[in-house]
This record gives sequence, structure tokens and C-alpha cells, in this order.
Amino acid sequence: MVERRSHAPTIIDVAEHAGVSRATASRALSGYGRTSAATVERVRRAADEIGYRPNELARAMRAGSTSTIGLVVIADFTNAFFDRATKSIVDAARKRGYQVLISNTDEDPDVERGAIETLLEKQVDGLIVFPSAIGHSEHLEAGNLGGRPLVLADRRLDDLGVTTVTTDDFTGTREAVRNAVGLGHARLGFLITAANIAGQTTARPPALISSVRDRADGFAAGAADAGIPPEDQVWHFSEDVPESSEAAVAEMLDLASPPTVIFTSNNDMALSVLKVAGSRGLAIGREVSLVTVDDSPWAAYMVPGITVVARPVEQLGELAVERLVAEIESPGQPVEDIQLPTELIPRASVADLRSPAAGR
Amino acid sequence: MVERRSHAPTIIDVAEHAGVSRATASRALSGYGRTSAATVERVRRAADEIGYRPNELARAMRAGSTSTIGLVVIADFTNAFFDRATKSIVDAARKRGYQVLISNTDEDPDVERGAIETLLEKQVDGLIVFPSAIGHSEHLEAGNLGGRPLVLADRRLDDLGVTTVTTDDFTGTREAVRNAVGLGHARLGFLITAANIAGQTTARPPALISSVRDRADGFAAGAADAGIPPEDQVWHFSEDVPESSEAAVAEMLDLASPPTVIFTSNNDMALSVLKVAGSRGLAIGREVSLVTVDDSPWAAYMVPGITVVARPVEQLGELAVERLVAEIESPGQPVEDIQLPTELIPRASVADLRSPAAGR
DNA sequence: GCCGTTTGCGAGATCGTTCTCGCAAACTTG
DNA sequence: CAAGTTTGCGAGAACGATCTCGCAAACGGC
Repeated sequence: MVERRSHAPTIIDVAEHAGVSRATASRALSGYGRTSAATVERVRRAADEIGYRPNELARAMRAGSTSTIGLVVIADFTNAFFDRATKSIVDAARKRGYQVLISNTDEDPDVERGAIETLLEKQVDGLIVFPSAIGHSEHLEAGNLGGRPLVLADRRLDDLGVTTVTTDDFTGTREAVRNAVGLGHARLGFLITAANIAGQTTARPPALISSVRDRADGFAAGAADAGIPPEDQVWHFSEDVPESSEAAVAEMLDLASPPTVIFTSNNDMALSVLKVAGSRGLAIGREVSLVTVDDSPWAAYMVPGITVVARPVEQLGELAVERLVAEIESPGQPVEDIQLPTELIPRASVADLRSPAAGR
Repeated sequence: MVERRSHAPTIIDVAEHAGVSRATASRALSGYGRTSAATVERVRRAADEIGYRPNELARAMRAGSTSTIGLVVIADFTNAFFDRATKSIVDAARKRGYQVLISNTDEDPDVERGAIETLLEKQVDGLIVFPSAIGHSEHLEAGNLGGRPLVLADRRLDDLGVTTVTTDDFTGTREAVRNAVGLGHARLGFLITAANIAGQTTARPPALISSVRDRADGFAAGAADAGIPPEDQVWHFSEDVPESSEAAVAEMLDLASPPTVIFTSNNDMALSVLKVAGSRGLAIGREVSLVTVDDSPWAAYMVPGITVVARPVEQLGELAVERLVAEIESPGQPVEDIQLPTELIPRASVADLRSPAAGR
């Protein structure tokens, strides 16, 4: 039975309907202090009858906590990273009684700043941030967060001294190189996003986002492990747009002696390899080999399957929530830098150059 | 300069610091009523100096609106639907000054009910719901929403009489059939999710979620258009898990005379076709043709490219936000049932059976 | 039957804002 | 220069919940 007054029923309406005071109604429903069983029953029934729904805003204001965490992500589709991370965070938060206020920065630091400001004004209990850029992170410093805890995900910001959950992309990429070299590859291409130096082909990248830097360092380490000389490492930087990375792939394949395998630092670039190689009639896993970071159902089932460095994205999301909630509910947790292990999943996109039949 | 008191600075602190009253400070910062320019300046500076951040909770309580919308989605990865929809909704909401509180139901009606209850308690101004199931939708009726507007996305719930934004999957699937038949296909397989009747192979599905039903009806209509008799339509229902759909694909391909083309109602099932066909050495676009609903970067760039019915998911998200915000800001909008046009993108996964060279 | 303890409940303060009033000072006008 | 109008500001109520107190009634023991 819905009341016909315009405003939603409040606890005062419940109290009136049950013939008790505001305080008693609150006690009966929230179950603190002393209330007789009969009164509890009467108040509960009254609340049901008038369709009472507690106003969480008022409760939060009194209590000083909203049971809401702010999530600031970078939505990129193709890597299936955004959705896997978001879903795992939303689910993990719900399990612990928290809701998620989500913001997307699209890698724009100004948007990130504004999003965080808004989330703080909405009094989130804590923040999980996938930082959009290195440098310019004053807005993430403890002093500007109003004392609310922060967990960084996917990318480290070393000078911040805050708990961070990432994947070990260094080791992952290094292993990927080891695997390809083991299959006989000796000339390696590496395609990597770095908007600021797109077009460059040096092997020593400047300041990069930690996740990208780890992959670059892992590639370099893997090549060094195998004794691949610099002249057999073809580095290409590109912007994070298809045109740029496709041009880079084309340039690589146009070399007098092109790399036999291309490592890409994300799925977008792997798709560019697929596209450019396809348009030239070069078969993946035969004429061109491919390894990328991040698994996806498509990478697994297409023919040939794509060899990938799989990252435990769901685990990353869950851990971020776990650490954040721990800090919210009992402040003073030690700062941790958690690196989750990746897994190399070898499929058919890396040709075995050792077998005599290979290469047709 | 951060104050050393434990609580975050409030407008009272600003007022004290500026030597004015609470009311004047509020006026100066919010810019209503009359305030002298000098006072505005003084208050602004005071706010800056003590690092004042308005408490949106308090403002929302007073104002009766939170500038927050609740989003209830079904997170399924492979279709790249969740992330595209979520991103477009979050971005469109931000553009209009709204934040998004997100919940994932994983298609569980009980979770959906609880999520909506929580969102309403948090006083969202409106809801966008991707409903998880037909029937059992009392919790979505206007009376149980405390007067807050609702927009349904992706799936219709006809008895609710609420504004709904969907894609025209009926026409999309019908066109896909027309396209395949035009290329010479005369025996058609259709793979569709319907947990309740998994394993069935009848052509008349029972109560289905509207999006799935539309695709089934579109397939039936397309087959009828082309005069394909029922015995040349191979319908297969499966649960929304790989094992189930893979079994269905295997069954289809094991028929004495298997369909030459398989239509799948989502990307999960298309991947199952890829997997099962791949494991049998059947080449897509040669021995087996494939069409699916929902485009993705992978579908475009793999070899062969997958023919798809592309849905304007971003537009769907934006429109849902637009309609919802319109209703929030000026109630009494007409109820609309918006169907966005889909687009058939022909690629190489459907073999041209008319060409003599086909099939080798 | 008296005094001390427990029990149940209500009055009122509080969280941080916004906004309506009313009041005094500063202007305008004839 | 008196009367009316505008300007700037402060006091206090309101949003809807929680929670601390204090008070009265009921209960206990001797």
C-alpha cells in the first residue's frame, strides 16, 4: 500500500504509523539499543505497509561512510581489460557490501582529476584508480584525498607510496621472448604504445607508463638472455590508434629482412598485425609469427590460436578491492606493491622455425 | 594548507576563516542570492586556503537529487557488449553532469532485485536496467521505484510500459539470412541461447528474452522469405556456457547433411563454432560458413573476417542516458520504444556457394 | 513494602548543506 | 531631508537518518 503523499515515506511516517517515536522506530529497524519484541514487530509491519525504504544518504551523512568506492578506469575495449577489471571489481565490492561509482578517463589526466574530485565530493569511502599517466599525480597525493584510502591498479606510480596491484608484465614478456627464441626465432619485432615518441624506433624508451615500460624491459631482458644483438631487435613505437600501429607494422614487414616474430604490447596492436599481414596474404603462424599481451576468447579460438601473455585481470580487480576495503575498515594497513604472475599460453601463432617443414 | 583537525573542512570552517556567516559562505560559493563581490572573493580564498571540498551528500539531501544514475547490467565479456554499453553510458552521463553507480546481475533476478533496492536507497535519480529475465519484474514497476524514472535497455519488458531502447535484431538477423541465401546457402543452422530448453531443436521457441526472441523470429522470417522449408532449418538451443554450445555445434556438424552456414545469436556461440570447426579441420568461410550478431575488432581482422550483424551499442547507451535524463529533468516524457537499426557487415566467413571454385 | 536495577521509550542534538526570512545599512528619489 | 527601495548579511529551519541521554515504569531481592 503506497501512501498518496508526494514524498517517499520516511522513518517519521513509519513511527507515526506504528504509534511510536522516531527513535524507537529507528532502533527497531536497525536493531541497536533496547526494544521490546512486540514493538519491533509492530514497527516492521508498519514499515512494510507504507513501503518504507531507508534513505541511505541520511544514514551515510550521520555515519560518515557511504559504503561506496570510487572506480576510475581507462576504458579500452579491445584488450577486454576494462570489462574484466570492472566486472571483477563491481562483484568483489558487492560481496563486501560496497557499491561502485564508476568514472572513465579515456586516458585524459584532466578528466581523471575532475572525476576524482567528484567522487570525493560524493564521499566515497575509498578509491581504486587505474592512473592515466605518469607525472602530474598531485591530485592523487594523500593530502588531496581528504584522508580517504587509495589503491592503484595496473600501473605503478612510484613516488606516491600507495598500495598498488599490477601484473608482472616484465617476466611475462621475457618468457614470451624465451619461448619464441626457443622455437628458432632470431630476429624479433616489438611494437609498443608510446604516443609521445610515435614513429621512433630506438630501443631505449623514455618515460613510459609502468605497464608499458615493464613490457619493454621484459622484451629487452628476454632478448639479452638469448643473446639477440640490438640489430636483430626491431623496436617500433606508435600511438594508440589503429592508423599509427598499422603503419608501424607495415614498416616492419617492409624491411629488407623483416622480423620473423612480432611482439605487441596489447591486443589493439596485435589486431593491427592481423590486419596488415592479412591484407598482404601473409599467414599468421607461418610467414609472420605473433605474440601479444592479454588473452581473449578470440585469441584462443581463432585459427591459428594466438600465443599470449595472459594476465590475471579478475584477480587484479579482486585484490584491489580487498586491499582497499581492508584499509577502509581498519586503517593503517602496510603499503604493498603486489605483482601478480602472468602466464604464457603458447598457441599456434608462433611458427616453429626449427622444424624442416616450416615456412612451406 | 590543510587544517590539522581530524574532520574534513566544512562550510562552517570556511565561514569562520572568512569571517562571515554560514549562509553567506554558501551563497558566495554557490552563487545564488546577493553577495558583494568583495565577500565572494574573500570566501573563495578562504575555501581554497583551508582546502574546502563541498559535501555532495549534504547537498543532495537538501536538494533531493543526487545527480547519480543507477546502472544495472549483465556483464558478459565475449560479446564486448557490457563494456561498450557501460562506457557509452558512463561517458554520456558525465557529459550531462551525472555519475553512474554500477551493478552487475550476472543474469540473476534475485541479484537484480537486490541491486535495484540498494540503488534506490542510495537515492539515485533514475535507473537504466538491462533486465535479466522476462517475468518476475514486479520490482521494476513504477510503484516500487519510489517515483524514480526507469529506462530499459537491450531487452523489452512489454507489460511494464516504460521507455525502452533496443536494437532491431529482428531485421538484422533477417537480412543476414537473406545475404547467405543470396550466396547460395540453402540449408541453414541456427544456434541460440535459451537455458530453459537447452538441447531442444524445435523451431518454435517458448518464452524468450526479447533480444533472443527477435533474432529467432528474424531468422525464421528470413528463412520464410527465401522459401527455405523447415527441414532445411536446423535449430539448436543451448545454455550460455561453452560446453553446451560446443556440443550443439558438434551435433550440427555431425548431421548426415549438415547446414552450410551457421547463424549464432551472440559471439560466445560464434566462438564455439570457431573452436569446434577448427578442431575438425573445417575452415570457416570454406567448409563451414558463419554469421553472428555483434561486431568486434577481432571479427573484423581475423582471417577470414566474420560476417556480422553489427549493433549500435554506443548509440544505445547514449540514447538510454538521454531519455533517462530527459525524464529526470522534466518528468512526463512520453513512453517510447526505440529500436535502433542494425547493420549487416559482410566479410569472408560466408562462402559464396554460387562460384564454381568454391568448396575446392 | 522498600530500594536498587533493568527495561523500554522519547526528546533533542547531530551530520553539512541550502534556502527562506527578516533586519539593518546603504542607496535612490521627489 | 524624509520616505521608499535596494543591497548585503545572519538566524534558523529543513532534508532523514542515528545515537546519547534521561526518565518512568517494571522488575528484582531481602
